[in-house]
Amino acid sequence: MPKVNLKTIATELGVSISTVSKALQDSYEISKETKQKVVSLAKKLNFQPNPYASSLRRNQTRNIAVIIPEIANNFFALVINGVESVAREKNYHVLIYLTHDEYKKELEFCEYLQNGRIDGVMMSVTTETQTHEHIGRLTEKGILVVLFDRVCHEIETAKVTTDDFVSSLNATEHLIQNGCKKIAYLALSSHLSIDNKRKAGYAEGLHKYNIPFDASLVIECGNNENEAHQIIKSLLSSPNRPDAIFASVEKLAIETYLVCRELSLSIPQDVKVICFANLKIADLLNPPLSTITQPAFEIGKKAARVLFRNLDSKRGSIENENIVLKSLLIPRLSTQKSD
Amino acid sequence: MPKVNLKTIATELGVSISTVSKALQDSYEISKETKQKVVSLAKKLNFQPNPYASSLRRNQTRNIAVIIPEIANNFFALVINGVESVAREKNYHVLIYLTHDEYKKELEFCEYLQNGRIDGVMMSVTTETQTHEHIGRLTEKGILVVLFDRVCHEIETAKVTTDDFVSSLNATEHLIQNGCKKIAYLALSSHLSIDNKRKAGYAEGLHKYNIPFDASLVIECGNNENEAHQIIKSLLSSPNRPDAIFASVEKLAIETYLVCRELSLSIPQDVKVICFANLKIADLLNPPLSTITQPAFEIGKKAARVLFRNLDSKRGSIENENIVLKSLLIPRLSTQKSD
DNA sequence: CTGTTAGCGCGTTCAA
DNA sequence: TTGAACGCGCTAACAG
Repeated sequence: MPKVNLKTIATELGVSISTVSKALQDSYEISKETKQKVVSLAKKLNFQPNPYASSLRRNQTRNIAVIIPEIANNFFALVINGVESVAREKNYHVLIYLTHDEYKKELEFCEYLQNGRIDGVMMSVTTETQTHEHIGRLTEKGILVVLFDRVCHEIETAKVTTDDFVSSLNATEHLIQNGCKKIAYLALSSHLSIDNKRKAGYAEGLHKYNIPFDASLVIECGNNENEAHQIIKSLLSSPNRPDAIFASVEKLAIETYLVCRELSLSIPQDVKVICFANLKIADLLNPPLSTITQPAFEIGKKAARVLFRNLDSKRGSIENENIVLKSLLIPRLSTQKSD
Repeated sequence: MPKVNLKTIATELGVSISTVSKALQDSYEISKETKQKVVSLAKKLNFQPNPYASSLRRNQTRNIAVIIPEIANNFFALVINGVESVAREKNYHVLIYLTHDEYKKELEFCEYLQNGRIDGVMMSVTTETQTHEHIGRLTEKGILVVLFDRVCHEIETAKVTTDDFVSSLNATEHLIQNGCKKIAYLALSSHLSIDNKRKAGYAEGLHKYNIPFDASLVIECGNNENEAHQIIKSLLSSPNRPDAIFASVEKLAIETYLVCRELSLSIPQDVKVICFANLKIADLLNPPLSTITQPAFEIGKKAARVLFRNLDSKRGSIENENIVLKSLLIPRLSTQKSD
């Protein structure tokens, strides 16, 4: 594996290194013939410039980091898919960092990534995240940050989210219109902006139909599967159980589904369920659940586009914009009714 | 954002850059006091060495690439999870490249990644991949390669796979023991090593019970959802349809499930189904499917460990080893029977 | 149009 | 024990 670099080509051709460099960049300073010679030899030797040597000079790595709570989750997997597709297009490279929904890890990554390994970061914060100084420290070092989905509104940077309030309002309305009077809201964490927006949409939905908001029906399930399962189980075991569940994330919907089976409650006869979900699950389950589907792939693409645009503009700071995409409500209850 | 580098510390302390460098590496050449001073100032200024400057000197980036067909797929998502967890532990960084199951893209990545952006590659080939020169070219450039799951056996490098033959044999046996006589095997592509091994296990299962192998029951569905759906539909619409389906991957199982619903065939009464799957689907579906679950997380971890071990040994080439992990068969037919 | 020079930030001789 | 000098591979200012 003989290394081939600019020097190899330069000496072989009897020209200087910088000539080769310029020729390969199609600089106007170099004659056609020289370019020809250089380019053809480069191709023959399969020369590829070392990206990190250029990085050092140009002060840009063309690497970006994606920091997310988890990957075995259809939403985030689809986001990465979107990010990667735009990255290929724009010649950026995608590094993955998983926080496993721990603030400690998120912090660690943010500190570490100030070292110049990457030019920018796209991230969704953990349910534990309550401060945002660690994110500020990144931007201070000139690392551009785009937040998506689970964002911190306090920090000034580009953000890509979905219409959580409106779609939750519609979802709640959907349940009410199908006769639900006692709707429980399964929450993840009150630190999470999206959770609060969804909760607010849910509350507004109740309000619209003059249903009093009952705080005891808002249930924080946390991000631990087993715990969540137990909490939902005790909720649905109660004699005066709710007649509907609004699951703020897919995982909680799945647990609800499992609990219903365990307790021999049938959906939607005994309990109606609506949830945020990106899995094909809604099609597969029997009966299918009503769902709110976020445009995960588009979120990834959009967030990446915003980041790359800002990086390429080389201003060293990021435009403070707020992009809101629309989620898709798939109401399966009415379909169910007509059966 | 004032950049802090070795020089910053050196001038501040009135020592030379190399002294600082050595002190931070805890070199024996530097006095305790100097080290103390350097380290504490470095901490105070939050100094972090530029990784790519070191790369250039040390000739290692500590970046690795993971090349996979898709990410919105529980198996690969779990693999990445495993890879990432080991990477964190070993201080490596994970770049993601998605081929979307196109050989053209795989080739492109392999050519590109010879440039020194990464030290090593972990990959699962596409269903279209029929040659392996592109992989050889990587190793020739000193890039270590570990193949996993969808491997090329022709190439000499480390490989991590599962016991596809045995688990498929067991799966087939499970179907036969539950009364199936006409088992269809849904294949992805005959270019794929795992597919062929699974098929061989299936054939061996039939053979063991003296059921003649019927080539017309081996159906290549390709990797396109819609096509696969049609193929399965016509298979199950036939008057003499098979009494069981062995789906070689999760996607095909899902399509089978959907087709059954479409045709009002009930599982497992009308058609028994077993499949390779990593989704929680088996628990959620009603009725649940029998599944073979590959230890995806462990595959990721194992493959990463092998890669990092070889990278750290700095031999410039990789040990040619074949690691085979065990899959887990969850036979739900017997459970079903006792209901 | 081409070459010389000077770094990017770091690690590593080799002298002092 | 420290520091000066060099080079990893590349780009860019400037001189010719």
